Amino acid sequence: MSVEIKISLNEGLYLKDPQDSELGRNIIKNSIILIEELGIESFTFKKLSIRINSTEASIYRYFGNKHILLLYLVNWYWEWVKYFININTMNITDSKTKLQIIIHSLVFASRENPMVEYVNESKLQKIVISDGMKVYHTKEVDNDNSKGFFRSYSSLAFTVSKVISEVNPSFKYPYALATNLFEMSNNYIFFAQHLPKLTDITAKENENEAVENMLNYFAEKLLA
Amino acid sequence: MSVEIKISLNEGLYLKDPQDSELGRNIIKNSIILIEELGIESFTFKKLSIRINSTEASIYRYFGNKHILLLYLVNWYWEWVKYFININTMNITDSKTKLQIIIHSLVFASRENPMVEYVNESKLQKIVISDGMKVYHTKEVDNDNSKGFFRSYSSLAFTVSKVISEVNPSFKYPYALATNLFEMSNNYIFFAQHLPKLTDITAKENENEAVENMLNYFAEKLLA
DNA sequence: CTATTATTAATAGTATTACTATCTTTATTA
DNA sequence: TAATAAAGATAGTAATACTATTAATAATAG
Repeated sequence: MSVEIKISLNEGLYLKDPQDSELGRNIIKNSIILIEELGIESFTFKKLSIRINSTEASIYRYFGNKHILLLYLVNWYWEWVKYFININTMNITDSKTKLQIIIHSLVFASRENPMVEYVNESKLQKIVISDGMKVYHTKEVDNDNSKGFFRSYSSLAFTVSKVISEVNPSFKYPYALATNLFEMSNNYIFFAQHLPKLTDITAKENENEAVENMLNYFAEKLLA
Repeated sequence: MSVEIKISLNEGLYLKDPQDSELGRNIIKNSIILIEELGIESFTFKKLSIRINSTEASIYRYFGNKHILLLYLVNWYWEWVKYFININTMNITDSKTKLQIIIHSLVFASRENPMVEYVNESKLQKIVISDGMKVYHTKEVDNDNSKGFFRSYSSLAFTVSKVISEVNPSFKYPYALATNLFEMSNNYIFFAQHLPKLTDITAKENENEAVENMLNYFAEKLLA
């Protein structure tokens, strides 16, 4: 017996739904492993096809190119974060506590129970941290946006902005704070590991916990 | 009569100093124009060589690859921002005012007097906004960092963190706030233009001014 | 004011990437 | 059992990211 969970993503993100076939799920599973390993720049459909004993042509039947595949994975990630934020804040009434849970979920997204067996959420989080912002920092951003390719992200921003406004209704930039929490969370996990001079996080502490503390400190001051 | 200003950048960023020759300055000038136009992904040395009536091989004598060239330009940008922050804050004693000038300089970097004729600072800022973070979001980040390729950025972060600590000595994360101001400044200029749903900036206002106001609002609350 | 040296241009070549096309085999379902 | 859809096998192309070599030109040193 297995619990089937299907994440619903914008249909423009694939040519053929990868969740519906063995090959499709294999593409998702192994693209996450390979992109995490090589980085998006060195990742190719050719390399992936060799890894899964398939062919480039077969992968192209699911995703038009690797940029779309990355968009697919990034959207998956934010859907998954949203899902966990929802169930974790469901029975919470205090807005401040809600925001703390949100921050915790952002930082420790990868530690929660895995949802589907073919997605390694820990590696997926690493991809989003390293390559996530590349999906919108392109010349096609307006076109991609018009197709709704950033909807998972902005829908989460909407949810979080509501909580922020609950904590402090007079705070002027609830959206910007929401998205900045997302960006900071990813950025400072990365900085703590690779460019510690850009943070105030000392090597001793657990990095993710340190980032969580920092985000709470920022949020508290901003919404005081 | 011309005032010669030479920006000094990490020597690992080029094979031959482009500031020292006509061809080198032409490479800088036109790479800025082309990268701004095409985005770093579609930019190639081939296209640049055609634009400047030279050859790929000649460009490769200055820069080992386009990633290094981008690093060179990004470092140039931060050196330039630092220079303006320095002269603008030179005679200011009040730390709060200093921070406001820093924020203004970050947002309006491109509007100040151009420093060297072959660098279009306005286009350079657009490149940094769109592609700047790609220089460190790579698998080679640790290696590049060990060579000092992010020194201009982190040295500016150091300067700004000092001012932040002057404003409020008990603020726990002066470095993180400094770098976050840099990132936010670039991010929200970009978001305001392309993904306005992720900000609270309305279409009516001047985008950069709106971003400046937002950064001041954040800084003030955080350092109160 | 030549001779030497450094710089740039011209040309060619290679492995890899990012696809597209076609055809055969295998699995599914009607 | 026939029809159809999915996947595999194979081939091919234009562009990219280089490296190498040789020729032309400019700078400079003796």
